[in-house]
Amino acid sequence: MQNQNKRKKILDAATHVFAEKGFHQAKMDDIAQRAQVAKGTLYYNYSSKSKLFAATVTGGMDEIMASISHEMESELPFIEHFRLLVSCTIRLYLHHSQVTRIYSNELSIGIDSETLDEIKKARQRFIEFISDMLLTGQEKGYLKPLNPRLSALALVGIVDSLCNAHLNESNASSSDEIINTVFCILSEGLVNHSK
Amino acid sequence: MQNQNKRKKILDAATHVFAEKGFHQAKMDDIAQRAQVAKGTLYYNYSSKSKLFAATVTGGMDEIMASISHEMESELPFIEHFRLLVSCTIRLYLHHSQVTRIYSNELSIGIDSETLDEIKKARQRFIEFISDMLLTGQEKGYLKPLNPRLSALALVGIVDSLCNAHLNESNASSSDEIINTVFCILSEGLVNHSK
Amino acid sequence: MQNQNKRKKILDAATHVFAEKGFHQAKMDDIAQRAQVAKGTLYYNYSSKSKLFAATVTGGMDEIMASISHEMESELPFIEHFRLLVSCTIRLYLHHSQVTRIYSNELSIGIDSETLDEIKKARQRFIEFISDMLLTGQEKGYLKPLNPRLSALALVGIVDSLCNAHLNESNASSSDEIINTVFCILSEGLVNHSK
Amino acid sequence: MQNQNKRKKILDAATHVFAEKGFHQAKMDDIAQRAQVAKGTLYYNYSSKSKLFAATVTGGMDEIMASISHEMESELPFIEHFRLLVSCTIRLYLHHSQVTRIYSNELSIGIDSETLDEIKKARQRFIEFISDMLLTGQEKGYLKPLNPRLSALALVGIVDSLCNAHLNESNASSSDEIINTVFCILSEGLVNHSK
DNA sequence: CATGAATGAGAATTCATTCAT
DNA sequence: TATGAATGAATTCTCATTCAT
Repeated sequence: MQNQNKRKKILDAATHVFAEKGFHQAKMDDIAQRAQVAKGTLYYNYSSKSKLFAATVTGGMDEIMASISHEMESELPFIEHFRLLVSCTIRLYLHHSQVTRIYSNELSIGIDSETLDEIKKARQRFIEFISDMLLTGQEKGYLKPLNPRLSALALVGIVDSLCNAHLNESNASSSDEIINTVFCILSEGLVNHSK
Repeated sequence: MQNQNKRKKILDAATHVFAEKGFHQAKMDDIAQRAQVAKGTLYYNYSSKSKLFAATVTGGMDEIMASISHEMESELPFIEHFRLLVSCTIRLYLHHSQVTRIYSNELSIGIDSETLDEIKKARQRFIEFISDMLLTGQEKGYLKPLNPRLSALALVGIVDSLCNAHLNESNASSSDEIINTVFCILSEGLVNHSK
Repeated sequence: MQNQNKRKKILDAATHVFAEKGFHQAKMDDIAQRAQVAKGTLYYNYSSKSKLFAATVTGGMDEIMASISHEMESELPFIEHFRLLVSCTIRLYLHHSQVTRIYSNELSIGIDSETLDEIKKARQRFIEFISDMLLTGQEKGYLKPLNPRLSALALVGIVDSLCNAHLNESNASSSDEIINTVFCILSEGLVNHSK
Repeated sequence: MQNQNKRKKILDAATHVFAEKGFHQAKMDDIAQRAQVAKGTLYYNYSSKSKLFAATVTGGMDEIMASISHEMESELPFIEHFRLLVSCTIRLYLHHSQVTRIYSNELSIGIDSETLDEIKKARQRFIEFISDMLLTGQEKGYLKPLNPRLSALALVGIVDSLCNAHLNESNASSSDEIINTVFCILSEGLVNHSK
């Protein structure tokens, strides 16, 4: 319990520092200091920097998926349900920006391949999670029968791109405008068919 | 002349190494060796690793934009023109994967802010470049009047996400399937309105 | 305790190497080797080469001043007291030649200004220390009422010049001859007033 | 002639840069730029950085000695003559501070021994030059029969110490006060014999 | 005579990791 | 379990010197 408490403190500190500085700029010293433990304690709990990083990403993505699942439990007409998927993905993306910033920016090599795989798997799980939701929509006939994995990648790619811009730039659009735009594009596309 | 030749050799080597390893893992030694020049020559031509990196990204993005512009010169019905935009963006993204891999993965901190700005500006130029094309389509009534910058970010985000998956993963979809899916989503959305 | 011991070992090694080679020629590798610690340990204890240098100079000057103070505690007729000041300054200058060689030769630029200030302050403290002694002599009427700071600078300048010559050159005068000459000049001047 | 002109330009630039930055911080690039010649030209005229440095110091000291000789040619009562020696040494020290700053601060090792010898010889020539003047005064009975070389070192040490303080510090004494103090100390000493 | 692009040996500094306590 | 002093391999950057033109 005391044990778990300490691991939690370390993980929180690591999440913060990795998000703020990126993997290579984050120093184990920074993390130890922020977690208020000695540097040795980091290694007592996680065998290396890479492993700690992987734990950060994996844990964070799991939390996000759990939150989305929770929010999506409500019964709604499909189109509202779909809008909810878009809106809560975006909200959680922004809310967990510390994790998603890691998720989207740190694919680079420089981590041992075993650990890199772990991170890639966390990403894939997220894509599959979205993909499953889209597949359900397709099976019920609400969505076009496009490749669901590519569709999920598209959804995540749009969300990622707009959220990153929102987080990085000062002349940012509001999160509501982002939600509306993403929903509009994903549901009806860019082309004006009335013409 | 000899001079420009050597700068080109360095830039090519740098592009390759940065794309393969990412900024922090790329070593100046590697780049020098690949360019077949002495390490000092790197510094004689580019004042720091960051500056060399920025030159790599900026130059690469410029090339991509020039290629897209060139391909888009043809006269076509709008919808074909739009499909062409999608298709050539994806093709160039994949073809210049060395540059785009840098583009999408290396926003992280760890570069002096002046140089980071240079890189961000190159990205913004690319977004504006796409944004301008979409705006033209809107003005002619072919595209819905959505925020053009967000639309451009969406287009780039989708392309980025699918191309990265294509490049990183073994069970990849073909590039044609990617082009079709992206075009389909962007033009008509995911929702099946016939239902 | 073990800690202080190691810092002492480093400081001793640094003093020796800086004195022998000067700041710019002294290599952190040399100092580490001489102190029998790893190079990282140097940086674990002193944040930079400059800081280590400053610690060397400051510590050395403090030791010298403490020794002079100690030797000057005895009660003597003024002129003997003054001769003692000259003689022990010179003896300590020669004995701590490792430090004083640094003191006199390394004002040059190439150290961050904060650290340079630290060193300059150590020098000023030494000048003030001598200056205070001269002032006391003036107040008691034993010394002429010349600007005490300039007088102290003169004393240190003479000692520095003669000791450096003594240390650098082979055809050196004995230290006793140096003490006599300095005392003679400082007490009565060069001019033969009997003529 | 054109030739000599260029060597002069290089020497002037080198003097300035060495004085401002010290030997190790002065870069051949800086000197070349200041002299408005290519770096290769430096090496065409002086075989190495050390040699250029030595030429700078040697030339500068020669100029100073020539100036002092020139000023000392006048016929005056001895004591006035001696005061003139002090005053013109100090004035030239301050005026050629670019050279004297080098003279006094750059004994450190890090120059090949052959060139270091050249510099030491220039310093010795200056000491001998002063020493000869003092010896003449002794022979005529105007000065006490102290070791003339040590006396010269004392004179130069005092001048050096006070001039350096004057040049480095803001709360500086005026050059007149320096001249008076040095003359007073050297002619009559610090001790108040009336007591 | 003059140039300046190219070189590469050399140095300071960083930081993940270890291990004695 | 927890600590933090110690490590040393690894990396960026500097700059005197060379030499083809």
